[in-house]
Amino acid sequence: MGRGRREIKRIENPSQRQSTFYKRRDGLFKKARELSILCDADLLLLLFSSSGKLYEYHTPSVPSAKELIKRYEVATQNKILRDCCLERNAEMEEGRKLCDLLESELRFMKVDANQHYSLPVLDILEGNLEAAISKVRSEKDRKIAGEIDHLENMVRDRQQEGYNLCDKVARAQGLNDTAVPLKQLDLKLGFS
Amino acid sequence: MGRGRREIKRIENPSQRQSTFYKRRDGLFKKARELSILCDADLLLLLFSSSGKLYEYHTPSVPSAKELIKRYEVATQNKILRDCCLERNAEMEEGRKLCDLLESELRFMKVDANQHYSLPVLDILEGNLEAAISKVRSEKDRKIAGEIDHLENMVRDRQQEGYNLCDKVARAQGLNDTAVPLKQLDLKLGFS
DNA sequence: AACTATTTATAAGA
DNA sequence: TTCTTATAAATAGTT
Repeated sequence: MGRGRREIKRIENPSQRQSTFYKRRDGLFKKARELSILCDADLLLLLFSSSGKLYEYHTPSVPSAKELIKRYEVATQNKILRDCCLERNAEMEEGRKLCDLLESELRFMKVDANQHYSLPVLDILEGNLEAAISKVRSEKDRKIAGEIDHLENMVRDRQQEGYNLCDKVARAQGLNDTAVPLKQLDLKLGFS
Repeated sequence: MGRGRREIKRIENPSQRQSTFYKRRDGLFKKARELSILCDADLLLLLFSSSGKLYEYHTPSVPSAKELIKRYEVATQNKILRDCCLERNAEMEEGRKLCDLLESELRFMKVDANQHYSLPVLDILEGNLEAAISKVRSEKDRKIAGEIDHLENMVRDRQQEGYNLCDKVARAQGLNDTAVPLKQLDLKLGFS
């Protein structure tokens, strides 16, 4: 370098440090530019002075520093993005798997008019649906029996209140075997 | 520089370009390091060779290039990382919605023993399952009618072959209203 | 910012 | 590659 070698350690004198910063910054940018031209390389140089001011250089052959940062992310196997998005990828993969599972289950539970099923598949479908419907019906029975029980207890416990629920109970008992819609039943029973 | 000044333009000879690349890359990194130490500056240097290989240098005072890219983004309002995360968020949101949709559809198609359904929900379930099962049954009927038709045609067309399919047809026709499993029917009809 | 004594970088050759 | 070395370039200290 100049008159006497300077040791490579922080320059404590601020004005001297500032002066050196400008000179070496210009030198570095020049070297960067020469390297990129001579060797057909792309580069990005981000430089923050000790006061936090940003100086940047990127090869003119790429439109912006942004492009180079993206290339950097690709080259490093998305290390930067991975930190931020790896969890999300895992989540998404899990979500996708769940979706596939649900879709295939669903495909067996209902008949899509656009799809053509073979007889064995239709047979399986029918069996699944029958099993499901019998489950639904037994659950309904269980629920209604529970409601009746509850109402009967209320009747016994609150007879002194002069509040007679027998009429409602009778109606509810009847409904299990009739065609009265369940939504109406629910309203009559006073449950939601 | 060396023996005679080199013009700053792309070096066409590949091995010479490669050699110059290494030398100047090392020089640039050295200068970068010296500047950062002497002037207490932080810097990031991303260098892509013409073959696409990445070389990077960042000041050891910051833990990673990521930090410097973030500082760059703050300084320039250039939200590269955010954009990418946002895209992924949107993708995920869409996936989640699809999942929810499928899940709710499925919830209405089958009864999960662990879940407790209210009576109106059970009623809707029952209705959906009944609709599905009647679709499956009509599709089965249509399929079987088609198979019978096909077999009858075969009988007419191939009577001269001495190959009588009447027995099979008769059996198939009977099966639609009996309890014979469809898988067995399929085997008898010779279709898969 | 300009100068210049020196050190450093490096092109070409081995 | 790596080393050598002649020479160009960078730059520290100074003005």
